[in-house]
Amino acid sequence: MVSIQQRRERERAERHRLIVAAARELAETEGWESVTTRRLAERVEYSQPVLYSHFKGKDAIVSAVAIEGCGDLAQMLREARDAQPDPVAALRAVAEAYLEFARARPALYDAMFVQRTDIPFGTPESPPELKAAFGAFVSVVEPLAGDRDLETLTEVLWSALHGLATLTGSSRLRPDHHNSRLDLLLNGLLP
Amino acid sequence: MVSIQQRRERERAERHRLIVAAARELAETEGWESVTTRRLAERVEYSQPVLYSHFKGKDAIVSAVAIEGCGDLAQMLREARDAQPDPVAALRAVAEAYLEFARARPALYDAMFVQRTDIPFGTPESPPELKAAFGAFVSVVEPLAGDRDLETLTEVLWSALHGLATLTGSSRLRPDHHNSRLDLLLNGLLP
DNA sequence: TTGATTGTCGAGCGGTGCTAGCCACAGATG
DNA sequence: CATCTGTGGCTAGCACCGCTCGACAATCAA
Repeated sequence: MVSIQQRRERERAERHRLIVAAARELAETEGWESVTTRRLAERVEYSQPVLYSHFKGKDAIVSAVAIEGCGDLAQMLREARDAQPDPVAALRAVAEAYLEFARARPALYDAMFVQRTDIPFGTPESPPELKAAFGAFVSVVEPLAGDRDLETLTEVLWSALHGLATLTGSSRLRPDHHNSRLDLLLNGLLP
Repeated sequence: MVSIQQRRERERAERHRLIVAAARELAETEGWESVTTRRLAERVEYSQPVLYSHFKGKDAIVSAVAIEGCGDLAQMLREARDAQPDPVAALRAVAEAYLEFARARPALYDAMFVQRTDIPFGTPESPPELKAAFGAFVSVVEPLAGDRDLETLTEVLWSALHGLATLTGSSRLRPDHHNSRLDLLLNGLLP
């Protein structure tokens, strides 16, 4: 019976999504330290070993959440960019959107860009969500790159924003002066 | 007997240092995931509860290592700075020294600037080692700040370097192009 | 109907950070 | 010198972690 097989695969894929969604929700509401395989299994109303029939381990679940988060980030960056016709304003809008994403969803951000991961970054094998997020940065840097290498300059912008995001999020920068820092950074990266 | 009290305090302080040194060495050679209270107790040849008579918990031990690391970093930055009379060359030397520190001692760097911590950053109550490290950055940024706010500009430089360091260390940037990224960043931050 | 396969689960392994409570020994007191 | 006392270290154990083994139930093929 092929249709039964199909139904099973459908149910399995649905459960897969359910696990990722539960992990993400738990992480976003209570932090990754509260995401244990036991609590996750309880949330999806299956036993622990079921998780391991879908994912190689807890890290793989975190990676799945991270990739999903990259898709969200890419969309937010694109929207910020498209709302600003002027290239300089678009750069600033995208930078602000990035920092706002990190501030509003710290757990998601952590899984994407802080925690140790085996997701391949910066290669052709990178997941499309990741390329989309980086591509949003590239597209907003491109009109302002001048004769500087586009991809490298984008990496610099991203790195600087990442530094601001993580150090701000961990209370290692003075809480005020947030906008001043962004001003100085963006002024420096303009041609 | 006062001298006996003194001897005890001396021995206690010595053991305190021993614990921090053991934690640091274990972290630097095998990573923080290998630093467990059991292994640490074994290294210093005491039982686990002794650790808790010196530190409130494992996090406090990590913090002690982090503060020690800040002292090391401050010294390296000062040496890099003082070897370059030209301000621009000094900035570059300090930036390179910082990135090299992060590359060569990833576990130490992690405890200092990545892991969650309750060390107060950017306030008058910050540990002197921390102020010294930040001060080294300030002193090298100062001749180049122009009319920009010195402390804010230093925070931007530090954040950008931190972003480069962590994203490079977690293989999220293309391994080549390291120097190009630093070139672009520093050119942008010059007046 | 029977045998094989698939999928799920309880239970448990070796680890974690941390702590309660016992016990030996040093110092004070008679 | 003998006894009491308090400090400080240790053994043992708690509750939890990620992960997996082996039994069991349900489904499918013959």
